[in-house]
Amino acid sequence: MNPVSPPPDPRLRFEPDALRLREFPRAFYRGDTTEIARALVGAWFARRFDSQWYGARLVETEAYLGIQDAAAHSYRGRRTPRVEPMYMDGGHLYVYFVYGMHHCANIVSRVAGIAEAVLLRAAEDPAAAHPKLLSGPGRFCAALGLTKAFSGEDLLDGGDLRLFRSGGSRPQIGVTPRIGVDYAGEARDWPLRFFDRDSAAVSGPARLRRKE
DNA sequence: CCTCAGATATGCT
DNA sequence: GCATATCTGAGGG
Repeated sequence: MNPVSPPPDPRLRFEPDALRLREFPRAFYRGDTTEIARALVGAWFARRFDSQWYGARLVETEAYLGIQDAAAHSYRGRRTPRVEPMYMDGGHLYVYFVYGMHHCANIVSRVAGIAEAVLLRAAEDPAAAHPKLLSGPGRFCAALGLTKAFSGEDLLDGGDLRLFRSGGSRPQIGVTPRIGVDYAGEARDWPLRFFDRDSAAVSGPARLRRKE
């Protein structure tokens, strides 16, 4: 399945059971992609490795709206081996390699055949003690040891990857255009980036960490 | 805050 | 073959 994936950073060790976290049901992932991106801020992403759990609390996400979105890999219905997981049912993972050295992880949304997804841009370690550890999509994947080997994995099949609803109160959400999509024409300005305004782990320049 | 190099899988011609 | 990319770290102002 994922024979040679790097291990997660030990600082991410946590106990999902102790926190009484509950998983999102399949129906959640099949909903509106933009709403899902917003709802995932505050959720916990978790990976089991060597029978231990490692996790992070998401603090920054972006919605990618498929066929109509020039910033999405599935723009105009593009369907290649790399992008194939985006066409899966909601609740799968899409991981790709970019800029010759980084991986980025997305949660696939909507139903099979509709290729939309939510990019996981930043998160906090369980103790919120290392704000740079998962600050940015490349760092997020590096800290959790996520590579292309995980692309296409189901988050709801009882395997090593899971996503849990946040237990506590709703974070205060900020909204801005997405980062790194200047090539995408008018889609460049769509307000599809969501982040926790109170988190130190949000990526990007400060002006993009306070907006409204 | 901004600019730029780095390294290469991927997709298109 | 060739241009590009859902990024990051270093260096300058």
